[in-house]
Order: sequence, then structure tokens, then C-alpha cells
Amino acid sequence: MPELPEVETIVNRLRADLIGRKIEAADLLWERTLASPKPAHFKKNVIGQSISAVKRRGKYIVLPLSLDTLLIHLRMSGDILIRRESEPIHKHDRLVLHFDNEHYLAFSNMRKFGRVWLTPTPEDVLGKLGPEPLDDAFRAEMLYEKLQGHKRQIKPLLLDQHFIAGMGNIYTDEALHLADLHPLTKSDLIKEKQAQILWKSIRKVLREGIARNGTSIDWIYRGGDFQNYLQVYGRKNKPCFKCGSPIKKTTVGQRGTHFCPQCQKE
DNA sequence: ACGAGCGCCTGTCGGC
DNA sequence: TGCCGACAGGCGCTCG
Repeated sequence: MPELPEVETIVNRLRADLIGRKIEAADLLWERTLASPKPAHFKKNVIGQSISAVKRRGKYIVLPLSLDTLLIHLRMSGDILIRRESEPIHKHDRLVLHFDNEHYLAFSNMRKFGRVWLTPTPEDVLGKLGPEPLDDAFRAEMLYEKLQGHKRQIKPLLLDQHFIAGMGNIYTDEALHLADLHPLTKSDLIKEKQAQILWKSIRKVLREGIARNGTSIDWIYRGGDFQNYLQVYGRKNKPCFKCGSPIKKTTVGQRGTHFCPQCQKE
């Protein structure tokens, strides 16, 4: 499910509910949810710690605790719910953290791809991530230089979290369409001017996604309405809003890929 | 270094 | 109605 705008929305909604909460108990309902440490160590260490902040890095939810840091990656089908203790857990809940205020956090994860880390050194997990695309430090010239450093298809490169952190399948298709770039364009062939347009496009689609509270397709992620503003994703055979040509769907890097064959020439 | 293929999972949808 | 494959907001691994 979630890409940068969805994770940002989730984090902003969770903040008020989580800051200052002390974790009093933990139920691990699907063992492989834990990337590290082992379940026994996790329970022993996490209980008693309080949440001091709620942040995001790329697609990771970052919860600094009293001693360690809790990292949550939602992958394809994850969500975080806060419920009253009087409400029962749900079918797809994989990890539950009980707080000191009659509420609990449920990590819901239908497809079981999501992962949780409890670590004193979060940089071990986050350190390899590329730059935050919405940070001031992420400059158009930097993107151009990085593109020159690879000879890769632009779409899989943008999806590579070591290159840029936070782009997923929807926002990548949208950004490439906005920038008039074919998804198979080799990164080193992108000119400085095109790189600048791509930089603007990436930031524009991410910012608009956040402003619309993310993209809600099916019912995995609720509450956003950016799905009503998508230009190419999910619009196979529908007319391009720029030129009227039917949007094409192909596969690039094993991912469904939507683009306008007229606006986005290879 | 790059790209393809596959595994990890559950659920939904379309075709027959 | 039922079965069966394709597909889904992600990512890590192997192989050539």
C-alpha cells in the first residue's frame, strides 16, 4: 500500500495519540512481523518504554522510545490503528502494543509483508536510504548528478529506496507522466533540463498526495482522495488528460506501469 | 552494475 | 456456482 504520502499522513494522524504513551504489554500475533530482535527479547525490551516522537523516514514509521527506536515498515498492506481496549483485535492484526491509557496500537498487515524493528541503532536499518525528496537538501542538481551516476531504466531507479527514499509505484508513474519521461528512459541520457523537470514533478506529486491525505484504492488504506487526481495510474485505455491518447499499461521491473505513449516518448 | 525472475502472503476479480 | 490464474501502494535475494 503506502508510499511516502500515505506514511506521512498516517504519522501525522498518529502523533497526538502516541506521544508520551508508555508501552505496558505487547502481543506478537505473527512471529515473522519482527525483523529484529527475537520475540522474547522484543517483549522484554519494549515493555516499559515510552514513545517520545513520531516521525517518518522514507516509507518507515520511526518511533523513538525511551531507550531504543521502534521502526515499522507497512510494505504492501500494512496499517496502524489505535483502538480502545474494549474493542476486539481484528483478523489481520499482527502486532499489538498496549498503552497506559486504555488504548492499544494494532499493526494490521493482511499480506504479512510488513516488518518491525526494535533497535538501539536505527541507522543500521535507515542508513542506506537515499535522500528525502521533500527535504530542502534534495536539490535538482543533486538529482541530475545521481542520474548520471547510473545507466538504469528511470522507473526502477526511482523505485530504488537507496536512490531516493519514499517513491512507490503510483507516485513514480505519476511523476514520470508529469515530466514527460518514458519509464524505460536510461537515467544517464536524461539532460539537466529534464532532470530539473523530473525533480519538480516528483516533489509536486508527493506534495499533492500529502495534501490529499494519500491515495485510497480498495479499502487497504482509507481516508485519502488523491485517487481522484491520478493522471495515469489505474487509467489504462482512458484518454490522457494532456493529449487524449489512450493510457498504456505495461510491465517494467516486474511492476505494472502506466504511461502515455504520446507524451512520454522513449 | 544492471535487469529479470522469484519468493514472501492474502484477498479480489475476471474469464471460462 | 466454482475453479484457476492474474494481479495488488514492497522489497530482498539469486543468477546471468
